[in-house]
Amino acid sequence: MVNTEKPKPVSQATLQRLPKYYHYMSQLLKQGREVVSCTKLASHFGFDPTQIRKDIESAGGAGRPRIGFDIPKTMDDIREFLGWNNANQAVLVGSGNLGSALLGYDGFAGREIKILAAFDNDPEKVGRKVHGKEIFSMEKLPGLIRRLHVHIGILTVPGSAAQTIADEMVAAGIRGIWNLTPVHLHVPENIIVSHFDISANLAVLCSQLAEALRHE
Amino acid sequence: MVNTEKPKPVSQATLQRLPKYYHYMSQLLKQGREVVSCTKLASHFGFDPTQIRKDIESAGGAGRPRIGFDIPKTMDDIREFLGWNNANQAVLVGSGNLGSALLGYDGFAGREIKILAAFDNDPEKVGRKVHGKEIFSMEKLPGLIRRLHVHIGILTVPGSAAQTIADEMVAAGIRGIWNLTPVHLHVPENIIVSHFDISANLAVLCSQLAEALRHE
DNA sequence: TAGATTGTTAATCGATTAACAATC
DNA sequence: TAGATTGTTAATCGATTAACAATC
Repeated sequence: MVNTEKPKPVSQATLQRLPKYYHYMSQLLKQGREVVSCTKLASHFGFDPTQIRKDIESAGGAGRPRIGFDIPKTMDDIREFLGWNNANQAVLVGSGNLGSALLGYDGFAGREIKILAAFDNDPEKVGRKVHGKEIFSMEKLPGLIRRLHVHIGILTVPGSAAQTIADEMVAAGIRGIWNLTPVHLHVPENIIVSHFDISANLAVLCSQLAEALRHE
Repeated sequence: MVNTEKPKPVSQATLQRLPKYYHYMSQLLKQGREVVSCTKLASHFGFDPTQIRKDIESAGGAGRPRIGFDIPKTMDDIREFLGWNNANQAVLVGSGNLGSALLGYDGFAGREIKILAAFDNDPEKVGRKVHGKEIFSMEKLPGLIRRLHVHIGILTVPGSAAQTIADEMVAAGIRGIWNLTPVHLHVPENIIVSHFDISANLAVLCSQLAEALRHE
């Protein structure tokens, strides 16, 4: 019988918390712990225990009353739920400072993406290797995306080029864009964009800080 | 008479949207536009017009019925509200890939922070310059923070060192930490932490993408 | 068994959206 | 003036938190 359960939608907030649990559990595992309770997770993160239970439940995890959550089991559930098992292949466009940093980044908590190749329109950079990955010219982008069925495009070009390159990615078959530019992208409905917005993040820090400093 | 108005709290969501409006307005300004309506902003971002009006209002901005919002005026209001006028001075610890990229990053929408110096505990790196900024040894961190009254610390060290370095920053007088590691930091109550969490951001992209691919 | 912890339903809270009056 | 757009109050929606029963 086919599974006809409606996949209850999971909020973005939950999706963003799950990798945190995963990372902390991997630390606990290294310390030799096999099991963890929501109480402990909650006090570590300053979250509500019920929230954590619901988050893990929506990722398909389950605990045992009186015992807690089995760490390796729950990590597997999160990996599976977040799609980290079928490592998402990605291409990166724009091998400037930020792009190069990502090519060498090893902090991905669960190896959630694999960057296959990088592209740049600067002839100076084309052909060079950055952190072991070759930089190709932009003309090769559509072919490679199609040939290897790459689904994710990482956008680390200057803001002025962002929309144009995003359009090229979409035309070549990219289905999800990780946008690290300050530009808001316009894409067709069926394309997913996640905006990793440096200014947005700093705005929270700076204004909360200003608020705190004002009160002393 | 002293201003006794309670500063109504502004949600994180609003704080994160304001820089987006700012950036888009700066683009419109370059195109020669002086005024913009919420309707236009809303259709650009796919947000609700009322939400944008409320956001701008909480930043101290105001529009004129029938006309819209004056772009330079509103940009000033946002700059002022987010504390971008008194450029926040910052130090960066950890001059690996990500740290080096930030030292050379010029995409800060409103020059919201100014990185004064970078630190690293690798003797190989100390003394070298990255994007025009000298790398100092960790021993110099507390002195420099105190002498220059730096309030913001940027954390780009490996996860295993994150908590230790954060503690050192706090001890030296840092009041806000921009955390780019995958680790959840424990800090005293009066310290602000903003976690720029790569895995959290990717989790949203990957799982929405997986969901979309499943339905075809 | 007793009690810690999960699982689940209900209540609260806050953010978003809708409705409409004010105004240039 | 008429009508587009702001400003503001009320309604809705969804996420978080609280309460409590189930269970190992």
